[in-house]
Amino acid sequence: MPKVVPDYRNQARETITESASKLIFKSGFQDTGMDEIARNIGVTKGTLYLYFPSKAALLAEACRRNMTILESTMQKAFDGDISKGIENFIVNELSLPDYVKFHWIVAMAEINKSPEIKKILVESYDGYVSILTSFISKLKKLGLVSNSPDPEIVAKKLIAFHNGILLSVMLGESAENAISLFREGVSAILQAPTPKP
Amino acid sequence: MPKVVPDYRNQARETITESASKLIFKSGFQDTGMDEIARNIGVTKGTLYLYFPSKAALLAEACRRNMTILESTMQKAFDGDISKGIENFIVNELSLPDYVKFHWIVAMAEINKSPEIKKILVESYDGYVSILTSFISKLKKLGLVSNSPDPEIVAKKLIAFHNGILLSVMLGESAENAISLFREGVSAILQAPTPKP
Amino acid sequence: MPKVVPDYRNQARETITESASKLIFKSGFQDTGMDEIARNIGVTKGTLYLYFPSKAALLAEACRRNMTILESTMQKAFDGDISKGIENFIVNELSLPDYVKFHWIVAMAEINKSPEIKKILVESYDGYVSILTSFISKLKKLGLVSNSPDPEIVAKKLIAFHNGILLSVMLGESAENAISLFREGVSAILQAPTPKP
Amino acid sequence: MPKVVPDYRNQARETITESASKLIFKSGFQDTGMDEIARNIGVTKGTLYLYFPSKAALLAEACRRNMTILESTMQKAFDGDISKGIENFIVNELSLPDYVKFHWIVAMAEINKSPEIKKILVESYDGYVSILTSFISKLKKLGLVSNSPDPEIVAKKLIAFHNGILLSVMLGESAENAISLFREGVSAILQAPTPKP
DNA sequence: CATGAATGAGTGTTCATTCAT
DNA sequence: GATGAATGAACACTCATTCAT
Repeated sequence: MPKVVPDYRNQARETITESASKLIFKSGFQDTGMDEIARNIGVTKGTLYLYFPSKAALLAEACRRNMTILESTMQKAFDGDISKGIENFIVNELSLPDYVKFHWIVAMAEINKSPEIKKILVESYDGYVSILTSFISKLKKLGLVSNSPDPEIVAKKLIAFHNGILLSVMLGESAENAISLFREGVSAILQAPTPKP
Repeated sequence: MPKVVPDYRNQARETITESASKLIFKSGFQDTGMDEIARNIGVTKGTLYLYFPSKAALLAEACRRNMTILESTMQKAFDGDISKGIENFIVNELSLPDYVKFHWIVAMAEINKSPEIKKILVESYDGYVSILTSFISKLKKLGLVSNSPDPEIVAKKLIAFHNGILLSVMLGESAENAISLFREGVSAILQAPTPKP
Repeated sequence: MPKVVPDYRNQARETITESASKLIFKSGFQDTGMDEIARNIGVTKGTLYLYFPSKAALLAEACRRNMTILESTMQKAFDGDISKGIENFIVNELSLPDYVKFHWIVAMAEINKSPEIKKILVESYDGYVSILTSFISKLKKLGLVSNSPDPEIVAKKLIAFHNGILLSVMLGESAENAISLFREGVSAILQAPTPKP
Repeated sequence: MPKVVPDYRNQARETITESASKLIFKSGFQDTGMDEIARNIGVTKGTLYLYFPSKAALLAEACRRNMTILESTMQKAFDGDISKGIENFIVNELSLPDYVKFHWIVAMAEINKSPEIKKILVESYDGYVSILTSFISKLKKLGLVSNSPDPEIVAKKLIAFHNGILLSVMLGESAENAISLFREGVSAILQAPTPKP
């Protein structure tokens, strides 16, 4: 890694963030030491402070990074065969390593500790809602969804259901069960007749 | 706090557990010090060790306590007007203090670190599934549910959906929105036609 | 134990001291808790403070007690067959439980911490020297000792040798080896011709 | 303390070990805090953990260090005028600082609590026996020792006697007395006629 | 830019001692 | 006289952060 490369700093930040991501979402934020993050990429603790002002800032960055990755995973799943998009998404997701597929829950545990983390999570949630909303709209145009009045509401239901299924997996539900529960639930939510308020 | 009360020890344990619950939910398990838990109820750190052998044991107890509260909230909701049971449940739940209703999300973050916590959470999950399963069976007999083959599967879907909605609330969704999303989602899941595998 | 007995306090002190002795010389002073000493005789910690002002005072008393016992053991050994007195002593001693035969070493480790303990140990040493000196004098009159000029000097040599042998046992020397080494050494010391200064 | 010295770490370890030795001898192992050891050399507690993984490891190192010093004192004494070797040894030894010459008595008090300490002490004892045994063999060839059958047995007697004399010094015997007792005792042990079993 | 020695505030836990009952 | 709940100062050990080199 030649040190004269113009965006050397950015590359270094990226290397560090990736190391932090992996370790944090494997062992939790508190149980991941700066030492460990540094050793993992062959530098020393002090170096991290050349690129991040504090551990909290590094967590925030790692969090952002993971949310972005997840968002693009979502985008990709929905770019393919539209009628299979949602199912593809969870199937792919469940095959990811634990530290990726559950990072979200790990991050939630930090939500009350730092307004910055809260902001990142809330923004990510809004991002997912938005991506999914436009996907639902497409489905609706194709007649694959009941004439529910508001795609955003459907999107929020699906996201909630998805997150709940992930929790069930953490609590011991098998991947097959989870996928089958998810498929049926999604179908029920999408096909439900317009509710009468 | 009169020391001659016969079950003084139990009351003391309860006081400590409640204090721990509140603080742990607010700041997370690792960031809540024994000092803080003690000071919060006007005793010193050493006193806590008269009632709990370790911080981990105290966490476990707090966890169990909150799970029990949630379980009895569930039971109560289902004992009333059967057609309103599920909705009642979330309405009641959302009115519980944050540190009760969200505590278990915080606990989830510890699930990989402590087998005892994992056991408590898994058992609680199984307990919820079982309570809800028998409730669904009743609904089915009353014809309030589609002829879905397996009440347990319906129960698991509902629990996942419910948990996901709670996460949404943590992420900023308002209680009204949450209740309305929940009502519609539950109805969709209950009324869904038998899936064809 | 009727509490009106006039020297109830003395009996209680004795009971406590004995409990402390056993535990202290089994596990060491620091590793024996007041709780343990109390529980061992079926009372609670607070009770000990009715009879001793501090743990240090209790240690001192226990120390004194043990020294006295050892002194009388010595006296007894030397009251019997005079020509076998010294060997009898170590044979008997080595058959005692570790916590009795090594209590001396345990106490030595505390010698720098408390002037009171130092005083007790020094006085005990002087006591042993004195007992042994008069025993040597008797042996001398019987012609069983070389005409060494000073029984006290012989006594001090024997005590040093004896203590050293005990240390060897702690370091792994077997009891048989120890006894045989002791017997030969004692004989050498007793029979040595008067040294020429 | 220049930090660029090549074996800075070794020097630092040595500094710490010496500080620990002094304090442990003075106050005992349990009563010497890491804080105290650190403050004594002008660093903070945390620093000690850069060089030793635990207090027990530091004790072990201090123990080893002192044993080595004693061993080399012994070697040196025996390399000089052979007929004066043993006496030289105790004279030299008694001039060492208290925390070196008595340290191992303090260590004995830990012998039942730590297998590592026990190993160090036993190995040191065996080392002393071995050094002294070969010295006795030399003396024997020179005719300076009675024809006692086994130099190792003589060595063990001498070591026991020596250790006992050290204890006497701890109990208040003056250095002169100790040296004179030791000289006479050694002479008696070396010159003793072969015992008849 | 990178190091790694050093820090210092923090952690959970223990335990001799006190005192209201 | 005896209890046992409570204390508080101590402990070994950790770790994010700093800074001279």
